[in-house]
Amino acid sequence: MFTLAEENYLKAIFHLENDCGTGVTTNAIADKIDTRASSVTDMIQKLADKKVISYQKYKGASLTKKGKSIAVNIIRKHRLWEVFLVEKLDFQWDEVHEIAEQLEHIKSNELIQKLDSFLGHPDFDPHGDPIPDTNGYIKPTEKKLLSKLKKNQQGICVGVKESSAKFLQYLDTRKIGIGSSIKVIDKEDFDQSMTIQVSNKQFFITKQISENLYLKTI
Amino acid sequence: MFTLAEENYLKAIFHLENDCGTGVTTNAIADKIDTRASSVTDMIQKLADKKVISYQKYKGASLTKKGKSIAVNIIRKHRLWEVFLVEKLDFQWDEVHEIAEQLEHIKSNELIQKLDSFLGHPDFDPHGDPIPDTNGYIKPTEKKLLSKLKKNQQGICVGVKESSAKFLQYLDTRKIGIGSSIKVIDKEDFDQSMTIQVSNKQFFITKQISENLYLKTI
DNA sequence: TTTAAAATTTAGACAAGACTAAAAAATAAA
DNA sequence: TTTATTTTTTAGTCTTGTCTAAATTTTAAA
Repeated sequence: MFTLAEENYLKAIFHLENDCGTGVTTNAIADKIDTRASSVTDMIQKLADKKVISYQKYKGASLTKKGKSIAVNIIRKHRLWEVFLVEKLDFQWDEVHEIAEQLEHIKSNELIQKLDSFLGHPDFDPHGDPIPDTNGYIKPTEKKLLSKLKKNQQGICVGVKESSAKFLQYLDTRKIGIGSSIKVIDKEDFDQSMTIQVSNKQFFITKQISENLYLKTI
Repeated sequence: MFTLAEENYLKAIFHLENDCGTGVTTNAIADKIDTRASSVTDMIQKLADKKVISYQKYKGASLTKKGKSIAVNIIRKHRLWEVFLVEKLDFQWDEVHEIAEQLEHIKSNELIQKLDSFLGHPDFDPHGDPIPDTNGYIKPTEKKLLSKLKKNQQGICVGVKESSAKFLQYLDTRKIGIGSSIKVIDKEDFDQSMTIQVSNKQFFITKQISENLYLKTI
């Protein structure tokens, strides 16, 4: 059985490994979970003893099969709870992350299995992130960052990279959500800013926005 | 903000104070939460510093107004989650306690408020225990232990005192649940055992059973 | 390739919450 | 009322997970 702290480290390492490819550095983890590098070193040594990560001094860490399976299960729980909060309890998509951070640590396989049924076996959470299945399988989705699109290309918004409340609220003000159709009207080479069109309205967005929106191109 | 351990102590003290009336002894708490008396002493000193219990050395502890309000709120959360688990996720009434023990510590007032609405503001949990309202008010219910009834008296089962899985499963085998009509057919003075009738079937129960079933008499 | 900077690890400390063993206080028994 | 027993508290230790400060290793720069 893993403690709350251990689970959070595993989750952080999973996300970092997923985003940045290779082995995860001590500092990256420290940054992610807002702690000190020395604390991270302590913990990853413990996790290595428990065989959930492989780790060599000064070389960073990466999840073992076992570690990955634990991390994915936590993520599955997190995302299912987010669906519950939005679909059943009428939370907004920017309000659910913190609560799901707590709920994801509840221990009961039967609970998650029943929650999954109750929700009708959803495939995606409210931010468009895929929900791993019971075996930890995550359906690969072909999605592109809006920032990668060229002028006149378009797509359907299928997810967000950032899911901070502030960013999500920004999207709300612009009426952008999962399912929105977005077209690149103009793109500025100099600073990667864009003019985009969302349901007949055009507006201007910075690179910081376009790098955090995932589209499925059509 | 209170830690998980602190919350569990407050809850334990609340229940003990409720059951046994007056100030709660160190040993009683140790027993309830399965820990050592010395650990309890440490914790109740800390809780006294935080003004959630009043405590004098060697004299036991009792909740302050603030402490009681925290304890009741945890109990409210516990019981609402139990309703959720049984009503929405199809758990049996003997399966929900452990999971609710975890869920009761999730911190979010909005979550509980929304959960309460979602469940239709239930008044009782699956074991017949009243759910405190937002202000911590617990509606007083007139209920009697089955063991207090005399021959030929009858009532409706409104709750259980014990809610261990084993006891609840025993009741299931006898088709006794919340709402069951129970009549005392015969009562043995010697050992307080009874013959009771539940929906046309008669059977024999020991004192241990009758002391853990609450009825509303008619 | 040697030096400077950045990243990582070690050493030592601390808070929370538990424990054991021993001391002190309260209660029950003689 | 004195003695014995039980209850409670204190003192000291341990584990988990964190921290700071210092040492070490790696990487980047000159």
